[in-house]
Amino acid sequence: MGAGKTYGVRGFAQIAGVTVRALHHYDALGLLKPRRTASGYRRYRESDLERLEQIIALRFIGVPLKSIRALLDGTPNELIRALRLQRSLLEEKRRRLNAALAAVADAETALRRGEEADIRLLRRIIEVIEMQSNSDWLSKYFRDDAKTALEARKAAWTPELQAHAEQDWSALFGEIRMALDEDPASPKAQALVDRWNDLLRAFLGGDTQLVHGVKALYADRANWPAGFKTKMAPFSDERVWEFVIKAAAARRSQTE
Amino acid sequence: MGAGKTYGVRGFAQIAGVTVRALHHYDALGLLKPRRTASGYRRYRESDLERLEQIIALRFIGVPLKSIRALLDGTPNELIRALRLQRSLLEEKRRRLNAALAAVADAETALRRGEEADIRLLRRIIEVIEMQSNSDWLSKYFRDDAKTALEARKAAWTPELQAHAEQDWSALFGEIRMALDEDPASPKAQALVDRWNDLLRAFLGGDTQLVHGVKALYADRANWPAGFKTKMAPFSDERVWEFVIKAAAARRSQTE
DNA sequence: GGTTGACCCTGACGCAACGTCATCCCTGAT
DNA sequence: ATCAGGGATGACGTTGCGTCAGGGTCAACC
Repeated sequence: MGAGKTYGVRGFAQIAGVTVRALHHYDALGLLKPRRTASGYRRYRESDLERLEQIIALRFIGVPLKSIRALLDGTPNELIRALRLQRSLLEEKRRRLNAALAAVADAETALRRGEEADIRLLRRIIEVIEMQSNSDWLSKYFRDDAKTALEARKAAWTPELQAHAEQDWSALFGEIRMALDEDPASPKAQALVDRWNDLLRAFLGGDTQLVHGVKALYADRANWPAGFKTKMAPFSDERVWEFVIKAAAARRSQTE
Repeated sequence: MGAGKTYGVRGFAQIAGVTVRALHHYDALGLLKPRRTASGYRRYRESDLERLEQIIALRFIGVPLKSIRALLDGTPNELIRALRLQRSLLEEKRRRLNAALAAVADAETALRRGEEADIRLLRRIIEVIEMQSNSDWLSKYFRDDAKTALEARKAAWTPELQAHAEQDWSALFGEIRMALDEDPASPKAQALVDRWNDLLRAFLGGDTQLVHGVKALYADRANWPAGFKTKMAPFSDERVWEFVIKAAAARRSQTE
């Protein structure tokens, strides 16, 4: 006859990978109400396991329990809308998380280089980062079609990439500073420009509109906000930029 | 005489960019205790602003208010330790967030392709993703030195990159399937192999140890866990793999 | 029948960082 | 004296359970 295994809370919790308390909670919220024995004990069945796994799935992606209830009894369309909503919420969360991570990472390297082991440092860094994400001021250097590209790159920007990029640029800057006396037309100088362009392409994804924007941005460096200037301070050696410009010009005249 | 501006709660909250309630809260927690007028009104001074900004900075990176209190009165060393701790906490958070995002994104594309608009789909996807992050089983295919490289790549792995990579591979797979009748030694086939290798390098960062591991992984495909098989299903067309292998072999014999 | 474990039940408080009232007090202007 | 606009304190709400506390239930063993 219709046997069908049933489980007590403890066993059920174990096979589902949740705590007993969580099951109590879902029961209290009306999310998952098992049958009861005469004496009031909860008895879970296989079908309850299925529902519980769905609950866990939605919880995993951050849907609040209250909404889960509606979703589980709703139509597929509601599910689709919920997924869209969750994705944008998660993306927003990640933006903030990345900003925080970048701040911590920056502060740590700054501390390692021994620039005042103080909280004020952290505060300044966070200023910079918030300013970066409020990068409306940046938009005036980019044309509309380049802005969407810029947004796309910002979205895929992780602290690791950031740190990596900073290291690469920093190293290249150092090498160029060592080579300032070279002839901008020399092979060595040309090799440096090659690396410069490679980095720029890696950074901008080869989008020429973005390249134009960055050039405009650099040209107007006198009017940068203070926080951004601070951030760019390690790369503010004019001689390096001039050297790169001259070397690039030398290349063009050679190729002609 | 020692003037020094002071502010009422409202004004102070405004210039600091927090709510009045938050100031009350910090006061109650003993984090930021302003002076009081005779009648009990709070009066904030410039030095309070400085401290508040430090509080905000630490809160921004996710330090709990209780710990902030200790940090603000502590030594720089404590700050450094706190930063390290925060970073690992944030990284862990981000891992989970990325997993959730990947799940949602996968579910959305699957739904768009109309594969049962059901929550069970989401559950399966999450199974897969959790299995990916529990990727201990993967480690048997990689040597120890490759494992650290693998971890590094996992850390920088965002859902966007994931989605992008999947699209690239998916497109390439499709094209190869169209070209199965070509001669593996033909230029067209060789171009496809080039793209294949490019993607592989972009994916593995050119690490040859990782390449070996992936080869071992593919060779043992019969023993993959179910979840991973599901995930790999779109790329399970044996003919494509064979074609690539033959084309690569053809190249080697040509170059000889 | 009594006892012992092993389970199970229902409250109820706790946590983090405030948001949101509700109630009452101060202060300066009219 | 009155009134508007702040200010202060107290207390409950939020989210997803963890963690007791105080008591039932059940099957087995003596």
